Amino acid sequence: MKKGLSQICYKFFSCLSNPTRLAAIEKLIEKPMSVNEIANALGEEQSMISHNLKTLLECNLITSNRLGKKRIYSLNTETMEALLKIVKNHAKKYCPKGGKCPVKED
Amino acid sequence: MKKGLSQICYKFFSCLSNPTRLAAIEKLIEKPMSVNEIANALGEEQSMISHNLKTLLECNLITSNRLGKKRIYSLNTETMEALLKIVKNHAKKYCPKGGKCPVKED
DNA sequence: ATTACATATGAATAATAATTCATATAAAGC
DNA sequence: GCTTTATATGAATTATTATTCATATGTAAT
Repeated sequence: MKKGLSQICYKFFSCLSNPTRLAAIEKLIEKPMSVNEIANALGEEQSMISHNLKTLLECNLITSNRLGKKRIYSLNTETMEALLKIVKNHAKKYCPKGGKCPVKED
Repeated sequence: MKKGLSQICYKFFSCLSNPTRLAAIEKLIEKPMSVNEIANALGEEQSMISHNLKTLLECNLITSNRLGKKRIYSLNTETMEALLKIVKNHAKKYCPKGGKCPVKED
């Protein structure tokens, strides 16, 4: 593993580079939810969602607190909203059609 | 692949979740460089850097232009500076020691 | 048109990460 | 303490991504 930037950013971005975790984040934008709520909403297995939420927790991109038998997960909105704003802006600029982003050759 | 947020963000974050690419970006923060300059600076193989720069190009996180026999790569500073600012801020808040980020349990 | 230098590409291998499944732990009510 | 519900965990399998190596392409100078 390299030093500097890599060290700081690698885990952070790795955490976000997974469709299941991004889908979970998308759900958590709506409201805090339990594991099963997310799993049902996404049509995925409970244990898979649990594994992935753990990854997000370790990056501090979500937080959790227990509520009876359930555990409620909440989005770290401070970081995530700022982040999504940038990504959406980047996408709007470079991938206007949503699908493939053309690369301009010069 | 899931829709929505995932669709937009997945490639973007995947592109950034690789130590070699992050190290290359770190070099490009200093100044625009050719493939060999980056490869030498990082002590990596030319073809590996070339492959990774291609990935960054496809995400529009860098641009390139030819200069004689060389091809000079430049950072998309607009997106990257904003992005790094957020990540650094997040790291400062949650991983003050730089190493492992503690997860607070509640 | 041949050579040297710079970069790119494809395909194989190696490395890493994700998902699944079986099972363990935790909380709450009876 | 037993049962039910909710979540977590570990290990095996599967899938994805990176790297390497050999080679091809592109540019410029002689």
